[in-house]
Formats: sequence, structure tokens, C-alpha cells
Amino acid sequence: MATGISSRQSEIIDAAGKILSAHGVGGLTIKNLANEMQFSESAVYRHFSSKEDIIVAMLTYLAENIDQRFSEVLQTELNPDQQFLKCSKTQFAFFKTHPHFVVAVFSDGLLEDSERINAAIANLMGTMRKHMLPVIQQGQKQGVFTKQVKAEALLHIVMGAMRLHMYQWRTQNFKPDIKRSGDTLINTLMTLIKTV
Amino acid sequence: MATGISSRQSEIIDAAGKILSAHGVGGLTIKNLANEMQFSESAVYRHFSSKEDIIVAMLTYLAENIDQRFSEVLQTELNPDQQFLKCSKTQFAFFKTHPHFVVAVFSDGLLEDSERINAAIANLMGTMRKHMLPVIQQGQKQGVFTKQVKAEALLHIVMGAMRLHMYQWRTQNFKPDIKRSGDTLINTLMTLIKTV
DNA sequence: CCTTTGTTTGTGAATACTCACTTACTATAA
DNA sequence: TTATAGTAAGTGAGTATTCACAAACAAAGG
Repeated sequence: MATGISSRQSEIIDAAGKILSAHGVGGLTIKNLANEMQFSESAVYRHFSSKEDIIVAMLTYLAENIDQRFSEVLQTELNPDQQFLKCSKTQFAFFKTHPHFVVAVFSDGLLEDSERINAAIANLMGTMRKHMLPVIQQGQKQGVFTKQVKAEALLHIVMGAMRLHMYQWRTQNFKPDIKRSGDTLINTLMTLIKTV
Repeated sequence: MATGISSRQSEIIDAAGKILSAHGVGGLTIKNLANEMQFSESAVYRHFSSKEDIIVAMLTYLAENIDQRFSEVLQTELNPDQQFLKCSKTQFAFFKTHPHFVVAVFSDGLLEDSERINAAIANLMGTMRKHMLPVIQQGQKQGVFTKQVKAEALLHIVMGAMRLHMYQWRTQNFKPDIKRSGDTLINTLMTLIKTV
């Protein structure tokens, strides 16, 4: 509950996430949202002035959440590789307890042709990048990460692998323990990008 | 034009792809499809019995296309790393000339809650996996690819990076030359997974 | 050569339904 | 008394799909 968001709004965002994960982007309607909230459709508009606003608020909340969790990790005095590990782990831990938000991450560009939603998604990606890139760069400077490829490319590969992992987790109806399998993936990535 | 698909059906699939890339999943309506085809909505149903059928046909066509291109590469007597390179390059080359199909690849699970569509998407992923995994395994056996991590994990990382690359290409409205940037990405991946 | 019959591929209108959103009204609690 | 937070009922636009029908064409029989 970050910026100026009421507790009711927060509940609606949560309900939206739940619907999104259960029935996809096509299932996210005001009617379903009202059903999930156990009140009428028109009541939704007491708290948000449009469906677009709800989606933007959800994506903004997610970005702020990531921003906060990553900032905490980066304030520590750990080595870059340990910071990298912690950031990745906090992601999988978060999605384990909030699986419905995974779908939002995947809404990708294809959600709508709304400028604001696309901007919010871009902001989400940028937030991760903003924190992770310096970690990788410093890791390279300290010689713990390989310098064979540029930091940007390394970040790209890491983020791609994590995204695909979450996508597969979703297609399997959130069955496997993503915290365990995610940590395994991160370890694999680490052995690949770390200098021996 | 593979299985039992008429030329008209093929045109419709193409039009569907064009709409998908221009206006996303929400823009893919029978009305828009008919407009793009320059005939009435009802005429669409002369060639497909449902919208679902159109999407499934499109995904099936894509899978068959990949299957064919990859099979050609794997019939050559090249080294595994060269085969790997060629497979990847043929992907980016294909999407450069057929950018609208990229969106289909990203429809992910969230497109619909249609069993058939989800199965078609799973089949698409499986087709790539079926061809690429043996290449990587043989590459490891011959010592050209690192044995530090399992072949499955290596494939996962490669596919994740490629998917993310195509996603970003799409969000940038297909602007950069994906054949060039894709080849750069593959080279980066190669330096990372190849034994020195 | 032409009429008959059937097929293919199109049309415009209508169906039944869902969508986001609005308006007018009401109970409640500060 | 007066915001706050809910409701019921409705709006116009858009959805996939179906319908009866028509034009173009081809094969076959008399």
C-alpha cells in the first residue's frame, strides 16, 4: 500500500490479480471483478474511475514493490554476486506468495493499446534493470562475473531465463515450488556467468 | 501452405497475424479480419468455422514452419555448434520477414482459456525443444559446449534470451533489424556456453 | 447448344450476449 | 447534515456466430 492508495483499492488490485491468473486477460472484466469483491459492478467505480486505472495501479504497485525489495538488498554491504543472488531470490519468493501477479508481468505489450499501460509495463522492466545492472557491472569490475560479454547482455540473458521460468510455472498452473526451482535456475545462471 | 489448408485460409491466417501485431490480441476480431480481407464478416466463416480455429491454424502453421526449417539444418553434417547457430539464425531471419508472427509466439497462455489454443502453443514450444535439445546434448558430448550445467538448463537460458529479445523488438514496433541484433545475441550466448 | 443441377464463395441482416460505464437512488456513520 | 460507499437498472457499442439468399462457375443430359 504505497502511494495514495486506499485499502479498498488495494483489495481490488489484489482481486484483479487473482482473476488475471485464473482466467487470463480476457477474464479481467468489471463484472468478474465485482463478483470477486462481492459487490456490484457500479461499486467498482467508487474506487477507480476506469478499468485502465485499475491495471495501471496494479502495475505501479508491482514496480514500487520491486523497487523497495531491491533497494533493501542493495543497501547491504554484500559482494555483488551475493546481492545478485538475494535480488533474484526475493523475486521468486514474492511470486510464490503472490502468484497472481506473474500474469501481469507477462501481459507484455499485447494487453491493450493503452499508452499508460504500456508505459507502466516499461517502467516495471526499467525498475528491475535500474537495480540489477549496477550489480552486474560492479561484479565484473571486481572480477566475480565474466567480462567476456557486456553487462547489458548478461542482464538480458538472466532476465530472459527468469521470465521464461515464470511463464512455464504459470502454464503449469503454479504447481511446482517456484522458490526452489527458481533458486536452482539462479544457481545455474551463476555457474555460467561467474568466473571460476 | 502445409497440411490441408486452402490458399484463402492461408491468406486469412496472414491477415490475422498482421492484425495481431498491429493491434494486439484485443484487435483480433472477426470484423477487423473481414475488413483486412476486404470482404464481409460472414465470409470468414466460409473458410473457418470459428475464431478459435483460425488461431489454432495459425499456431499449427508456425509449428510446422519451424519444424521444417530446423529439420533442414539438422540434416547437414555440420558440428553441433554450427547447427545451433544456423537454427537460431533461421529463427530471426524468419521473424524479420514475418514480424507479425512474433506476437503469436508471445500470446503465451494468457490468450484465452481455450484448451486447443494452449495445446497448440505448447506444441510450438515443444517443436523447438525437440530439435534444439539433441544439438546441445551432442555439443556437450563433443566438448564444444560447457558441461557445467545440464543441457535442459542451457536450452532454457538460450530460449529465454531469444524470447525476451523478440519481445523487446516487438515493443519497439519492430524497428531494429532483428536479424543483426539477433545474431549478436546468439554470438553472446555462444561465447557464454562454449568451452574456450 | 442449352438447360438443369450442384458447389463455392460471397452478402446483409439479425441473434443473443457481453462489455465498460452512467444515472438515480439509499443506507450508514461521523 | 453531509460525505461515503454501496445498489438496481439501464445505455450504447461491440462481440462471435447464424441465417436466408445471390452471383459465378462447372459438369451432365437431352
